[in-house]
Amino acid sequence: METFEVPEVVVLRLPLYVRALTQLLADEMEVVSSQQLGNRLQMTPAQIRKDLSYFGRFGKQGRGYNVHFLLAELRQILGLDREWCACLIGVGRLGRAIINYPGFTPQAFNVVAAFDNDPDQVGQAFGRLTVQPMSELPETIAARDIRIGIVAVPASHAQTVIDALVQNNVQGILNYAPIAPQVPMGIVMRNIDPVLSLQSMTFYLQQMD
Amino acid sequence: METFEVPEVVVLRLPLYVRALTQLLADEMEVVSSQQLGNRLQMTPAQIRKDLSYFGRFGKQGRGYNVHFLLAELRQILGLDREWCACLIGVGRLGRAIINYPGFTPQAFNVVAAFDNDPDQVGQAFGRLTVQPMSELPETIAARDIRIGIVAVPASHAQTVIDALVQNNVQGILNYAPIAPQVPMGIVMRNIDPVLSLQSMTFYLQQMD
DNA sequence: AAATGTGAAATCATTCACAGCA
DNA sequence: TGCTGTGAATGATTTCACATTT
Repeated sequence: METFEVPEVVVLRLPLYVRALTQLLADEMEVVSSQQLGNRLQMTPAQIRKDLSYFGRFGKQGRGYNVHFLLAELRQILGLDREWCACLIGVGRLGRAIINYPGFTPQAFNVVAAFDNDPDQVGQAFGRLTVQPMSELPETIAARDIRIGIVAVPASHAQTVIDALVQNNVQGILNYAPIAPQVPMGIVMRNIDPVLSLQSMTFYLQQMD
Repeated sequence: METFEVPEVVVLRLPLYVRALTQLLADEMEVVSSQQLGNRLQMTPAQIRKDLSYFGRFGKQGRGYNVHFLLAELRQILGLDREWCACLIGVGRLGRAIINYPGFTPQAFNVVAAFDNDPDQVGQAFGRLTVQPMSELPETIAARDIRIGIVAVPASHAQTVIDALVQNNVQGILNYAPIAPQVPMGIVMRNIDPVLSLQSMTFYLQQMD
């Protein structure tokens, strides 16, 4: 019943539970059933119970789950009870939007450094950060215990940047460039690509005609 | 062998093939095997062949797939051989980054209108667009044949905006707000949420300690 | 000789259904 | 009574393996 082999799909859903529970907590709801949670998230109660059962027994029969308790447990399971330092590569329009995105910090993620190869950008200040040249990547990653890299460079440069991050022991990469990155086993990749989302959407839209 | 019931996971992968083939075409490669494509995309050749087989027979035994031909077929299957008009709701930092994002237009998506409820924003010009008040949503959607809505408003307003889009016959929604949207059946939702991606990443990162 | 297309097999994920507990 | 936790059943997806074609 412990972390032996949790399916990845399950891990991908845990943050959804964290978010829903956070809202419920803000609404001062004390207890929630898998049924209620399922309504909010548009999923079946059975799936929620099964997912949670991979990690332990968090509920009370006949009653449901204590919101505060379950949230704390899930945050701990996901490692959200500590702060994760990330660096950003690429301070173009997208990169600057990421620096200023207010959603990371309250969620255990802290972008502590920004890099760019463009000499015009280096030295510029955005938010709390001053843009550093790529040559400072190794020392900064080591010094600030950076485990996550956020890639916001053009597609043509993305694989090179990803290679550099991997070389410097970054373990997780959030990639915004529209490429299919090649990384060694053990590196955790997440891709953000709105165009892919739209392109699969239209398959269904055209059937409505 | 025709569009009878194609699994959604398959549809979600087609855009990956489109992108890889587009690159191969740019590299002037004429023929590609499922093996080679699989290497690029880090997936098995069998999966690629099976996916494609839901839509027809595009390859030549002993040889592989003609890049140009397969790309054209896939683009047609996904409805990317036409232009799709979208509107943006919310022209804060994120919304402005979306307006200026150069990746949509070359891929059959055209953001033709931008809305915001903030009176200070209405009338402002961003790129080719002038921000309109939400009250103009219905007429603009109808007049410009907008089928897709892109939601870039704060979480607190997102469900209201989504409801308005649905009310006005938008069929697909690309949602950047960190919520679990409620939409009627038949509406195609895609969510972009980097925080969720990071929160599932850390589950694996903490195991490396 | 090489690679597709595809039934069949294997694996993986979801849902069911109910014993057990508050 | 109401809801959890979970094996068992079902359903979906991936992979295998090979006949077939160029």
